Amino acid sequence: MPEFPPFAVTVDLVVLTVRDGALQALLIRRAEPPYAGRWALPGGFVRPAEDLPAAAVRELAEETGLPAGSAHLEQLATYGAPDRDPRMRVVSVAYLVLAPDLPVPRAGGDAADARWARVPVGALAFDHGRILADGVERARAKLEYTPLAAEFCPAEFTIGDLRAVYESVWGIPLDPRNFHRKVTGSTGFLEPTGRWSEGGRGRPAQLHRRGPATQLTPPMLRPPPEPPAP
Amino acid sequence: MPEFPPFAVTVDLVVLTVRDGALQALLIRRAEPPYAGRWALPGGFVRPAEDLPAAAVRELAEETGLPAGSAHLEQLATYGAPDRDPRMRVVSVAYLVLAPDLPVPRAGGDAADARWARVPVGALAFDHGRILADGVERARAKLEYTPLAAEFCPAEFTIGDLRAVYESVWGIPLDPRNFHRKVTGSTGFLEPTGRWSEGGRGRPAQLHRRGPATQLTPPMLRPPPEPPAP
DNA sequence: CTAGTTCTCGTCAAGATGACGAGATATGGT
DNA sequence: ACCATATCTCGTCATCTTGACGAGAACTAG
Repeated sequence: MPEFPPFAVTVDLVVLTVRDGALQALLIRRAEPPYAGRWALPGGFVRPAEDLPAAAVRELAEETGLPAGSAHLEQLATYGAPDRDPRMRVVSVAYLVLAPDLPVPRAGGDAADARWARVPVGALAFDHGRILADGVERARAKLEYTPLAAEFCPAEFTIGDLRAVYESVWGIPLDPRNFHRKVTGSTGFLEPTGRWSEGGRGRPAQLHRRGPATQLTPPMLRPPPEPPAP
Repeated sequence: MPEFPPFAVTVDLVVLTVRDGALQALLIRRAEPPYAGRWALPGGFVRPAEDLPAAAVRELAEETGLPAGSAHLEQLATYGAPDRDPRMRVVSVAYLVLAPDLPVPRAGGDAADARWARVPVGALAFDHGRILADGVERARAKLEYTPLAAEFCPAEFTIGDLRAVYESVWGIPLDPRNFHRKVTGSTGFLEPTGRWSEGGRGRPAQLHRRGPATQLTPPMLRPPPEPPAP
């Protein structure tokens, strides 16, 4: 068997939620060097016999207390610049997690602290700022052509809740009437439950749950950013 | 410094082109065990001080003779199941390469042979069948909302050439008149050169080159696959 | 010269979108 | 009780985009 150069392999997690009308990311404060005391993405080493998605689920539970299977998880990208970790050669597989509004996470594992931070966040350890930016852009793009926005909502939600997700993630207001027409007209996106919201302001709204669709056809496009005026 | 489990890290390449009116992938025949004699994706170990995209470019040149910078290259996904290589624990970062029609590649490095194969191809070594399928699906999806189809074409090409790319990658016929209207109406997709094609059948067509656009707004959607009749 | 092929420009109906009106039904303040 | 306000839901209308297709222009093959 030929020799091969040994690498450390880690998973890093971009965990996004919508809280208080804003897109927020889960950060942990590092307890150990390098970057001790700095904010970073949750993550850690992959174990010798562990699959990559399993490592992501385990780190999510260990460092934040979020249970497995409670959120959407997908691979984001892999980051392996030779100098990204001063200790050794590390290749990090980043995962994107979209979660409904959850209680404030508990710190655990190597984390001295954990919190939700509104994006954009300040400077992070390692290349985690870039990883987070890539995750946010992936989430923004996926809202256009998948029903993934519902992953930010609880099991039952109103169309207004769903619109608030789009507005928070995209950072722009949407017309409530056109949004209602679009999502109710996309087969498989939403299923009405027959129940109604209570206690909110204004007229009660029908509650919906996620439908079986995996694609939005046609997609719901963001208004393209306008070129600066000359 | 804590101990960490050592992994081998490789890059695998999904190199796609359009030849003879069909989407084709670059395969190499393995010279060494495991899977000696079987067809596989080109790839190899990442060197200790080498960045991941650099390793992808190097392997592309070594194993196939394709020069650097001659094609679009992007990261596809990372595959790291514990048993995907019988020798050791390997994490493989797959890259997607979209190339214009190039001469038949030469074998090199660990490859006993190299050839273009129409997709879908037969069984491949390791989990390369899955990786290739993921790469093909990524390419098909990206044609919808990016001008990436032009990466399959030479520097100057006709709109008919471009339509042939879409038809080959998607495997369906498209209406020439609607396609012409769509691509000429997408600002930044194509730039006319003022020159004209020669020697083909039918009326000569104007030659175009790639424009500066990076997105297609609105996208050119594939007709959604129809559900089987009941 | 004729048949066949391909490019390019038009036409028309159907569908999707953006802008906005308006009634229904809740809450909260006076 | 009454009114202002907020939100949900359904409609209207002009505009844009798409799919289906007609038709002439400009070439090659025989």
